[in-house]
Amino acid sequence: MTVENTEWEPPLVTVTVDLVIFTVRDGELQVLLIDRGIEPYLGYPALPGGYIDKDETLEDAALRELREETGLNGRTLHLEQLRAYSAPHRDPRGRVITVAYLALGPNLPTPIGGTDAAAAHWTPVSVALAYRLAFDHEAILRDGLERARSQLEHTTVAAAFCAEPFTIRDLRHIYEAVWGFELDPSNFRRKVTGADGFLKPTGERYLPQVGRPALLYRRGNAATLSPPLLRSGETRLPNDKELNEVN
Amino acid sequence: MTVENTEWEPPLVTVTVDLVIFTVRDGELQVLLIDRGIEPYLGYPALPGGYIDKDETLEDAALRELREETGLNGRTLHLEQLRAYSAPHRDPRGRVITVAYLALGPNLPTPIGGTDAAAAHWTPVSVALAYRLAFDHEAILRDGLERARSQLEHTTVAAAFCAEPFTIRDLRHIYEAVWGFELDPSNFRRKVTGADGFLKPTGERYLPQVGRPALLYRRGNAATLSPPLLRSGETRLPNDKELNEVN
DNA sequence: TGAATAGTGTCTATTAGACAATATGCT
DNA sequence: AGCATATTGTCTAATAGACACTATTCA
Repeated sequence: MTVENTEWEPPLVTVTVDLVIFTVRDGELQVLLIDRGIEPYLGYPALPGGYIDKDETLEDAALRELREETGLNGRTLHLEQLRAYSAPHRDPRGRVITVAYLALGPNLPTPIGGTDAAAAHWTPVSVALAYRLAFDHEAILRDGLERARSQLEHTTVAAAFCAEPFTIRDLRHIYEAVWGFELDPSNFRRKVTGADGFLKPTGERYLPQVGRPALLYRRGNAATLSPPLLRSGETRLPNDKELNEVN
Repeated sequence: MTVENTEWEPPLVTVTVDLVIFTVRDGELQVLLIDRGIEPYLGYPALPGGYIDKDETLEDAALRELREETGLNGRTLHLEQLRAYSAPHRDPRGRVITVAYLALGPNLPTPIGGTDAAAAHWTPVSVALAYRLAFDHEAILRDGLERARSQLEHTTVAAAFCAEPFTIRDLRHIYEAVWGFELDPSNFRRKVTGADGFLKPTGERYLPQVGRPALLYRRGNAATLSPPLLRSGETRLPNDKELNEVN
């Protein structure tokens, strides 16, 4: 700490949390956006978020905002910190640092509008990235997307997108939606059933309209995926990493 | 945003950056610690850090602290954001959120003491983790260590630990120090020379006191490592520490 | 020449990907 | 039966790890 002068006081800043909330609907990765009801960026689509309260952790703030914006409690969701964004003029009202969180959940209900959000709605990520988003939310969304894609390789979070119980086909559709390309069903099955603690078989089966019934699974206890499920071999999407604190 | 009342003002908080600065010295991963010169935690070892200024990004604050604590500019270092820590009472003086950064560099000089740091010194990570550190710095250090270990698998940051030019043996010693076990020299060579953009051969050679000269390399342009260099796979040779534990 | 370290080659068990074959429900 | 999908099996090329072998310097 660089305090020399006893009269010197460290600068005070406002801190917010912003949420990148993903779900898979209609075979597509979708993100929750709100239309801003106040200035600045009035009417622009934006990530949901809000100010941190006096005595809560950032994670508690994220859970609170999640509840306020979607009506869900975070226990059914995967929530992880993404990173902090701190460009001095990222908010025209003044110095606001935001910490972004990534939330992943299964088939979430149509969200309720937030208190100052004119509307909240699921939007395919491909569409959202074509919008002009408020603040630096496009960069946050891109970072969240890359994090989610990467997490699917090394952790079991893909199962967080699935309502239990689920079939291996359901799980594969998650990977395909997030990664943006198709996977071989039989090789996919071999890998996920071989990964220790990823899937817990229920005895039950899902009977589709047509075709052989599929075994149903629940989420296993493992958080990390070994061996990892790499997206390397297939269609490699252009990598937009290596953006340092860009602004 | 949950503003209901126009008179309501969002809470203001103090924001700091803390640095996990790693280097490899004497074949060991070491971290830069200071002895705190002021309360709270007077005399405790701690990670270097300080308050963010009014109009700088968190990254700029990290670079500034780095310069103040070590006398180095960040251009020779790898610097990346780790995460934010926000437990309400992590600092007894009041509400302070910190954003931790991970800095990796080659063979850094003995650091100069910071302005309010009584002393700054390189400490083997194994020793630092046995200390009682100030604030929540032990958790931050652990997170930084795990991040560094993971980054070595998927990125080319290991080369940031090496002063240029360097030999493949130098690079291997980095991996061994960070991961804590030894690697097979010939397989290691095959992987790193095969990874695209990791190493740029200079024509030059390093002539040791004894033994065949080694080719010298510089850092390549690639940031990510494909294929990754996984620490899980290899049947590792036990290092000295592990051998001692056995006997 | 021999010691020491750098760098190359090779053998084998494992694995990933492609895709064929079989199983199980439905109408 | 015939269709659709699930699940299992098989073939092959590529790879990782173990380790033998060769190369190059200095004393």
